[in-house]
Amino acid sequence: METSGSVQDYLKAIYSLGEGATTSAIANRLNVSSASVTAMFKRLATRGYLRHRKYQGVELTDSGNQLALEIIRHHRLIEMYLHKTLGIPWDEVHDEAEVLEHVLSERLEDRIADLLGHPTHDPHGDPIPPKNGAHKEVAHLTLGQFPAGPARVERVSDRDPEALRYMGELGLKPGTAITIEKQAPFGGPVWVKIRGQRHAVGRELADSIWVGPRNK
Amino acid sequence: METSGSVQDYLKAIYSLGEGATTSAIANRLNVSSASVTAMFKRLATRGYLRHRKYQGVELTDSGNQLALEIIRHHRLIEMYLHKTLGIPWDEVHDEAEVLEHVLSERLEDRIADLLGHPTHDPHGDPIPPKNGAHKEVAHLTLGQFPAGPARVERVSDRDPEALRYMGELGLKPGTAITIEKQAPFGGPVWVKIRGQRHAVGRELADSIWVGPRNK
DNA sequence: CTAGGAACTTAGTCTCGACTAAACTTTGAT
DNA sequence: ATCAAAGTTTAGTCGAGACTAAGTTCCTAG
Repeated sequence: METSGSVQDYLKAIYSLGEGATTSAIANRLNVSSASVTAMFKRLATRGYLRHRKYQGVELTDSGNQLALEIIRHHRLIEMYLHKTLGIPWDEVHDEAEVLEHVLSERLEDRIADLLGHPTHDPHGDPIPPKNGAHKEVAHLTLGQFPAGPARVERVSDRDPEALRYMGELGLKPGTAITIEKQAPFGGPVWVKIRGQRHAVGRELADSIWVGPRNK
Repeated sequence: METSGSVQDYLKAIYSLGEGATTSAIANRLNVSSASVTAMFKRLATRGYLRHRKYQGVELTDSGNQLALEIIRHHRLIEMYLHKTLGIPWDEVHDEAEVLEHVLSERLEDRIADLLGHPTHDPHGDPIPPKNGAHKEVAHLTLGQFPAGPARVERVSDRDPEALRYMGELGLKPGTAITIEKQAPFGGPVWVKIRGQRHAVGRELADSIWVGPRNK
């Protein structure tokens, strides 16, 4: 019942695309051809990790779901570990975790979780699934969707190191209190006050930052 | 020029077997069939990592040698890191390192080496090859070969966790000063005084412990 | 100096995970 | 309601790395 890194990558992608886990979405995410995805869907279905309705996309079974969560837990624990303990900058940890997640032993996973005090979120604000537990991701509004007023950064996308570095400069990190001053219309920027400084955040960036209400 | 984990395992095995890198020795070490080894020899030869003289075994080229040393450096650095920083017992680090060695990035390698203060030896006393540097392993006598008198443990085999655990109990760790009292003949044990205690060390164990003269 | 067994190589398969090209659904626009 | 484009699947290949079975070559004991 060993799962290869490939299988794990597919399960992770399917999980995170949720309802929209179609052949081409996965192909796009993983940079492989659609034909390869269909082939993998078959393999994964016979292993009982998902159900494949022809031409209609795919849905994880419980065991597929569990496996996906395990990998995501690995990924986010590793990100946290690399950042906190080895001091790897937050824009670099994703790529490292992408490969380490596939080879983390139970032993090391437990040891790392212990050392970190069983963190609930990684450096980008992504929640770390508990070991063998249920897990649901809380939905947030993006910075571009949130109404003007006080707010707090909850989570940022970890996919683009460039963007992360820029967010870091601005101080847009999970937990930071900000004030949204104005949502400029027609694709204009979001005006945000961060640490007393006003910044114009472009639409593209604003869509990869999730915010919530300020803690009362 | 990417090298797979398999390729790396072969290079490492060939390096550590040195002159004796024959088809069957490698097959035995890696638990694969001889035919698989011959096939891999061909691949590695066309990539310029070794020279294969039919029926005569194999010899690494400079670039093969360098690659092997890089993996061995990874392995031993990781062992040291896991032991020192994560507190993984010395009999468990080998197996973990065996998989992590293949995926350690330059970035992490450097960071870990820095954090550890650029160690020269791993927890078992194996020397850590320097980055892109020449490396030669010093030959030691085994505990079973060393003459009676004062001695010091230099290095122990990391292959058998059971044995390592037992050595740990006895206090047979690299750096430990011991006194060899008697080499019993005909496969008998070696009588050794460790931390004031006398122990009979069986031949098999004595052959996986290397010792040197006590530091004057 | 030769016979036979051990060691090695060749030949032929298999699985995994990728690919392209071609055929088939589904869907959306007219 | 049709029909083309978009999306999906099938068919056929490929390379890596493993295997078994069947030859070759080497070496050593007699």
